[in-house]
Amino acid sequence: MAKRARSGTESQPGQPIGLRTLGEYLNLSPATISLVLNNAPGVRSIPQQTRDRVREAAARFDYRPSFYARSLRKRQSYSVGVLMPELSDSYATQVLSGVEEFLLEEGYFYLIASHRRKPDLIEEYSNLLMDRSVEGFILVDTVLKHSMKVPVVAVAGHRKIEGVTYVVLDQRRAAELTLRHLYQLGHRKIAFMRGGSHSSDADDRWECLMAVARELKLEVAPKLSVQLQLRVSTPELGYGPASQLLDSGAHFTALVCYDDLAAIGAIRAFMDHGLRVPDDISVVGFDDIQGASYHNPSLTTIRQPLQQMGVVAARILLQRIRGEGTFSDSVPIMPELVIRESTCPPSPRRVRRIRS
Amino acid sequence: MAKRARSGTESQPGQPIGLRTLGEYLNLSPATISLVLNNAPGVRSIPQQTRDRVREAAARFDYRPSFYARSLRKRQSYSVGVLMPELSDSYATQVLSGVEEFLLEEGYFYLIASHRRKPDLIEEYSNLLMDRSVEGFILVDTVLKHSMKVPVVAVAGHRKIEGVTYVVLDQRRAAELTLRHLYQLGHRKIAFMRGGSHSSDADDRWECLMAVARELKLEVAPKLSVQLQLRVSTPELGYGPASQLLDSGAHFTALVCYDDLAAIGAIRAFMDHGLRVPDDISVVGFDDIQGASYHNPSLTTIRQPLQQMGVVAARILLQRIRGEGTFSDSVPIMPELVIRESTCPPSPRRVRRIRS
DNA sequence: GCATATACCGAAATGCATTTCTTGCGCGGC
DNA sequence: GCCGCGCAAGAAATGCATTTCGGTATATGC
Repeated sequence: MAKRARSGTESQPGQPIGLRTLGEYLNLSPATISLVLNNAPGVRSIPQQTRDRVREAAARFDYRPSFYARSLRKRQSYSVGVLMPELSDSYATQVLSGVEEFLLEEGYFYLIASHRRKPDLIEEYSNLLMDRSVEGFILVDTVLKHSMKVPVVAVAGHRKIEGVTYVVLDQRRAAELTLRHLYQLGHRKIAFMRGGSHSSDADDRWECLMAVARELKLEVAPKLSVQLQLRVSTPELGYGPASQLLDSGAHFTALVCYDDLAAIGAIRAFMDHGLRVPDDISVVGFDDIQGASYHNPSLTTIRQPLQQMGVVAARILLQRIRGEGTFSDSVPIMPELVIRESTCPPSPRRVRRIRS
Repeated sequence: MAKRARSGTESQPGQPIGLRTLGEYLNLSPATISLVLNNAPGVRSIPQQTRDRVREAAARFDYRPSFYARSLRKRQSYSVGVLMPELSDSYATQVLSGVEEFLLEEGYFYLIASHRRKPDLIEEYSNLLMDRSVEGFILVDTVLKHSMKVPVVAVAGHRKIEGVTYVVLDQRRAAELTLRHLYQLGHRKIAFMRGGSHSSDADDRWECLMAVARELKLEVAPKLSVQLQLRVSTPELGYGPASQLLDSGAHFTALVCYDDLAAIGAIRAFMDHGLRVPDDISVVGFDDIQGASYHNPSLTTIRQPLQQMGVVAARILLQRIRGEGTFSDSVPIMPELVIRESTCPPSPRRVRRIRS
């Protein structure tokens, strides 16, 4: 014998309804309703009929708990902070895309702040986000200076900071894939484009490259290595350094770039100088960003499973937030060589003689 | 004669301090402190010396108000929601980059949800965001089905929904720039790639293009127009449709693409079919996304000032949230033609004869 | 029939900052 | 010497959900 709703008391589309109001309507206390709706342990003592009544009313009035009241009480915000260099950075957004995928499924949201690689902004934004009670941080290509009070998972970067879990690509393997590929094609004079010091993977990647080069007995002339300077996330990054390489007059048949963006810029520079890629110079990128496969020539590159890395980072962060599993300070990711159009064997007819 | 802090009571790095604790230390009530720290109107009656004392203590103990307690009380979240198709979408992230720039300056954060163009996800996420008390929404290339209880500003899209302010590109002008450019180069057989129905600018842009084509007396053969089908944000978008155009056997010397992504895909398709761009077919894109200028060939395209549009959208949203100014339902933005390498005059020697 | 158990639900504390309404005190005015 | 005004700051209500600790009936046991 279900009671009918008092006519006129129907769901008011105007104001959102609170637990108290709902309680008055149901002749129950807010406590009981909260218990039922959250399926809290204490709910066992509440008869099924009451539970149904509560749930039915909640649905009918479209009751939605105040997020802030709940967060205040439970000291949980169901939010994490994301620190990244730039939103228009293809690498970062692909990682972020994985992060989002996992987070939303778990009922979490994220707050992004992009710091354009300025250390003071990193500091400021991380404080701002802490103020908003984020439960953890995801760092994408972002260098932190000190540890945080909440769990942190970093994608890219290896500077060890206490309490940070790093999702890191096996740079050693990446270096092998890169150089062996070029070596097998026959390249012996290889130029390098090293990442800027503000980029968190730069040093590590460079050292691995050099180590593998030594093993392969590849000589790396100082003139054949340039470092990225710009702090932008556009191909312009690689244009200048590539031109510089050309201007130096040094001879080389292949270029290993810090990332795909730089590779695209470098290719443009070579073309502007009347050289063809890969016929005159082979170019290898890094990351396999969207667009790498549609570039002309399409990029031979070292693929990082970016989206997957984002998912992994988010998963680990939530585990740490929930205190599940054991802390590990690094999670390895395997790179993959993707061979496309920007590399080929060095063409003998174009080999410029070098003095010596 | 400032009192020294009781030694030992120094800023405890452990727990965040609350207004009450601070009050006990200062021998003042939380109320007074709140007044001072917020520079509330009632603060006039508090002597300068007390104010200084309060501020000094707040700084020393690194007092940070609980965001949730504050939001709960003030019914403000200083957050807005952003609905976009995909994080890896270059168009959307560039707009977003402008949105962020403005929002962060104003002390606002944003919560992103990407819906991959699925209407039910748009619905779900907008509810989730409302639950988190966002004070408004920014829509990027997102079609809303009904009006919201909070201010909404949309970038791209013209379906009129009550209460939504649209930041819209002047599509008519864009169409003129596109077609006049091709017309002046000498193109008369022009193919079109129309946007998918899920894309919010698609219809409007198409109609403007058709209107201008009529004025220029350009014949648009049905065989020369294809529609994008995929719901992805990669160049693959344009690859299939471009191939289809080629397979139809119809003759054309230029292609107008829905956007740069599709243009890049189309160029790849043409190249795979042994055609050269622009020598055999000129291609015009739309948006001028990052990467358009570094593509090979670089893209002739209609530039939308994406970042700027993001800034404008955010500014208007905050104005509306604050109740400043008057509501206007649309804000016009002017497009610009950027001529690069993907267009040139049709080459006579490659004109294929058509039957009839 | 009395006592203990059980089922059901409520009161109240809690989290923390904001804001209005008072209150206490001192001083100047008449 | 009494009244009133202004200054300084506190008390308390508010926003809303969560959660512990009990309390009131009804039911069961002996």
